[in-house]
Amino acid sequence: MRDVADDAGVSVGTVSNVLNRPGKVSPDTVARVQASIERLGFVRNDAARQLRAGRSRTIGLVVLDLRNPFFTEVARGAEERAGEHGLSVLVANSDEKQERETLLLDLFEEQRMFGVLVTPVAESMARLARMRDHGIPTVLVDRESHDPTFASVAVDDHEGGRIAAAHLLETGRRRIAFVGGPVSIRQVSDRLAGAQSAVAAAGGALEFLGTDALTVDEGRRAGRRILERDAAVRPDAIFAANDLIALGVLQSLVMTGSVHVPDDIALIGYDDIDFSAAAVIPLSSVRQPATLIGSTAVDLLLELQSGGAPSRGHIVFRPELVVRDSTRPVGDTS
Amino acid sequence: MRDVADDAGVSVGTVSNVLNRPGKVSPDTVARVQASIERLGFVRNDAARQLRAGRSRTIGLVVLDLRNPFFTEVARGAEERAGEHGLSVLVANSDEKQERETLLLDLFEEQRMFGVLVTPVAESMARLARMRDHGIPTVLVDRESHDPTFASVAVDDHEGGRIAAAHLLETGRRRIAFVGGPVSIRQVSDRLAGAQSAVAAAGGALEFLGTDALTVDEGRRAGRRILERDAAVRPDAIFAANDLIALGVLQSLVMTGSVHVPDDIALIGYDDIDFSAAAVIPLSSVRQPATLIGSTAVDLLLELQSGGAPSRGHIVFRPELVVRDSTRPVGDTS
DNA sequence: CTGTTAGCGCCTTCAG
DNA sequence: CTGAAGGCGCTAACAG
Repeated sequence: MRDVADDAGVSVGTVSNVLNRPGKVSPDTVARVQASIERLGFVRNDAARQLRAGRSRTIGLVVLDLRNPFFTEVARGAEERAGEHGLSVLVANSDEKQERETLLLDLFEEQRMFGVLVTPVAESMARLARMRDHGIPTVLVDRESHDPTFASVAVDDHEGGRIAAAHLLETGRRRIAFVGGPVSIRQVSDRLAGAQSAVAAAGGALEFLGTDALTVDEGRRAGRRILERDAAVRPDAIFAANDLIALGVLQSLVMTGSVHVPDDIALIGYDDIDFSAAAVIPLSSVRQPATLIGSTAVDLLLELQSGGAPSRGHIVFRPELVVRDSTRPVGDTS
Repeated sequence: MRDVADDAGVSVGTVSNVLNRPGKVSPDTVARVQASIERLGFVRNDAARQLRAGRSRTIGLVVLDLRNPFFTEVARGAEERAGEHGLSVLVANSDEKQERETLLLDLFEEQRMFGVLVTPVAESMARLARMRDHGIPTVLVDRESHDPTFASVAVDDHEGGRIAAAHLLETGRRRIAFVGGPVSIRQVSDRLAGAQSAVAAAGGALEFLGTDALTVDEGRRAGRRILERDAAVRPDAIFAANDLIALGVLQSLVMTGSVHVPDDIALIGYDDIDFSAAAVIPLSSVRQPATLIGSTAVDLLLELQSGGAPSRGHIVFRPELVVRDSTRPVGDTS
């Protein structure tokens, strides 16, 4: 900045003004300074800037899995809304690991981010409370906060699980299995609980098939495990914790050719990602308004930032059932 | 930090030492200081830290489209390798827009990132050169650098386009269309050129159907445009610039029921994302080693960082043809 | 082993 | 409208 000032024949204060309040400097001084900036290739040092300002213009977003299109849609929604306010969004991936999440939250806190959006792995409330108490606005994403002091935007996963299972029951399935995990992830346990409540209400029972992560690959593995069983003891319907799992299961089942979806086994996923409609057997799913979740989370952040408590601290969207071929009623060949 | 020092009854220098070189401080002082840090909930201010150090421990990654699983795989590869070296990766989305890319590069440069990995939208070489000249190691990702002074890790897109088109020709197709765009994206123009060279060598011609972006949605739109044509003047094979486009086209074609893939129209994509194998008609594609690209890019960054020129500045991987049902030869019902 | 201190680069008064 | 100066929080020297 000193160099620019010298080059333009002005003082550093003036350069700073040109950068931050061009209106307060005479037009031709502005021009001269900008020419120098250009010529010297000067780039403001954000670290120093932040050090002074105390806060950055960047929002940090921590997601469970960057490979899950649901989260990239959330990111998109956040990016768009943030962009409207001159803020940038940087996305980081906790990979469903508490340890990585802590690392990233530390990073964001050390960087004194403008705000942080997190889909927490599990019980990180204490960690998050500290962040918030240090003055970094924090919004929980895709996670209902039971702590009233936390802002959150979520979808009712219990309800989503319930409608998925209810749908399978309505189409005549009785031996329903839930595939997904780990249950330490709230989304998983809520969807499972919702499904259980629906199945229990119908007097049935739900089988639980755990996975180590919510990935296509884990889904394939789970599918293979089901195929190893005797046909008589296989489920006649599967509710997968998300579409990635569902698509993996579907790949396994279809690849053998011996199992027909939906006649032998019906399948429903969760999230309704773009790819589900294009699957071998178009996949039924439970849709969540992903982009809206992202943009709403940024809205909450801005409210937290610029005032005290947001007007509506806990936003909960309703999930929506999307029926496709993978859950066609048995015998229905339409 | 002052507060922590006072609380622990030591000086700020000692606190700094505890944080950065615990070995140089007596064990019980360390313990005392850490207790104070804990109690006061102290979090180091990274802005100040960087200001002093001149550089951060974070790698910035700018991708063209976060919704494209290819890029999230690249991100994963980068994250993993970076993690091994105590570095974090923050991902940002240029959305194929020059303007957003510039904004993000400015952000990363202002933040004096440890290094930056970019898949440039188009001709941003000047912008990137400045970044590099300012001492921020920069690696081009998924983009061959013709400028020898730039490190890059890429896949030979021309070759990929060639083998895709050659494959379609081998299976007996003659009226081949390329769907994708904008051509200002190097990946697109290279794949197109490669395909053209193969088609030309066979004495044919390639039809070009442009799209505004490489998304599932644009693919659907392109598919609809093809359906509007008289069946006689439709292509008998489509090479899509990437799998997202391909899956979109596939959805359009299949939804009507009037067109059969691959008999009426064969279809091949690019990237071989996880979802392609699970498509209605399992999709043929050209595979790129996405994770490897990401980790290799970080390797190059580390070499640039810690020495002058990397041993192998321009790494080019070879793409690989993956054949599935969507390009089965006409009449082959196996 | 611990304490003191000089900046890192920028922004914002404040007096000219 | 300009110029000088203080300080944001931290680290690395250096002195004790």
